Amino acid sequence: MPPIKTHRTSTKKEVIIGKAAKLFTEKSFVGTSMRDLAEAVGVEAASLYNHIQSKAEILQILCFRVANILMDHLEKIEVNKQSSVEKIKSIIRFHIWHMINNYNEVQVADREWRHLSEPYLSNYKVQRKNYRQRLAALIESGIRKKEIKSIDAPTAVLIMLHAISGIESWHRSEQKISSEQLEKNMIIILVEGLEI
Amino acid sequence: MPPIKTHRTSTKKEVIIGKAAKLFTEKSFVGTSMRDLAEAVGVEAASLYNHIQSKAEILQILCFRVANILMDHLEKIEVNKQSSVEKIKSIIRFHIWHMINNYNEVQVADREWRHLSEPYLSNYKVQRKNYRQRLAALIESGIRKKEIKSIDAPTAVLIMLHAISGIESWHRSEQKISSEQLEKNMIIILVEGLEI
DNA sequence: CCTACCGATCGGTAGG
DNA sequence: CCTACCGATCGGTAGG
Repeated sequence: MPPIKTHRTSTKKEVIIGKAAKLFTEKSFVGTSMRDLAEAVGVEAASLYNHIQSKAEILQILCFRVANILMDHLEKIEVNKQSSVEKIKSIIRFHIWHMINNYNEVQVADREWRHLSEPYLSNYKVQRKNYRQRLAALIESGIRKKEIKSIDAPTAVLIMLHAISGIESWHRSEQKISSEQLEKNMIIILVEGLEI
Repeated sequence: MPPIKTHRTSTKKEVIIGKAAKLFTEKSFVGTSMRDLAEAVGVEAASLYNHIQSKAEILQILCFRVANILMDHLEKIEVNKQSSVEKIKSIIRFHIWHMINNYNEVQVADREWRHLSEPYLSNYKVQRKNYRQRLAALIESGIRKKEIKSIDAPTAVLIMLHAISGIESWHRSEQKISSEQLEKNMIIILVEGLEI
């Protein structure tokens, strides 16, 4: 009896994408060959093409998967009845949580998106910009409501997002604090210092 | 009369390194070919090798140049008679200033160092770790002296350094604030929120 | 600084 | 899923 497929997407395709995320993180997108990937998966390079269309397709899947998850969460938070500060904290917490649990995928989306080919590259840039602007709008709303110090919102967004992507350093360090402690400290530094 | 050399290092070599920094930032180290670089410089690929030994050497020069400049500044600040908070602010200001004025070089050192070959890779990792530990020690000193909130110092370092490297987003954005405003806002968010 | 060229490796395809 | 193979491009060298 063949294994039962529990996902709409082929399991083998997901294995390939997962291994690719790891290799792209370690050796970069351009620095990883399809032979490297095939070896990690345990097949010959030519066999990969029964599951994926091209190397470029793998990058597209990884980048847009991450972008969509973060955007979905942002949209849910925006319509909540919470203070601006609570919304911002929730978004940062989700970002950190998602980063820790999908480390390789998020790293690829953060660092390798420049290698997307058109029209995906332009599309990705638009989504990225949109996300940042909406997060900045949340901060500006907090400033207007006197919940947050008067700072430049785009700069605050820049700091928050890059601080989170910097968790890769934490991920690799030997003397890790727990992910709960990390999250708590990041919220203190990134948000509570801004509260009035 | 030939042009007078004002630097110990050949001017042409510096041109090559400068163009390489730009290309490595745009297309990544592995994604930039020696033919791309030659075209940017205005010579044939083979001619580059009269000035540099290898592609790897260019990356080594870029990474260690940035690392040494930052380390030199840190060492000067450490022996100053200033409060811990003042020292940390000074280091962040220098980092931001250096990032803005040497954008491509710092980007390459930040993002492409993984492609260094041994023994340079190990050496670079040690320097990087050393720098972070000494910056963390400064923060811990500030905590002990009750100048700074009780937070996890390595997490604060992680946030600060990655926030600064995130200036690349600012660098590319259309609606830039001035570099002075950026610096001021980053200090407010990264340091003043931590002060007691 | 150039022309000419090297072996190695790249992403990907044909055909079974 | 494999073997066999494609044209293109890679970093780098020889020789002038």
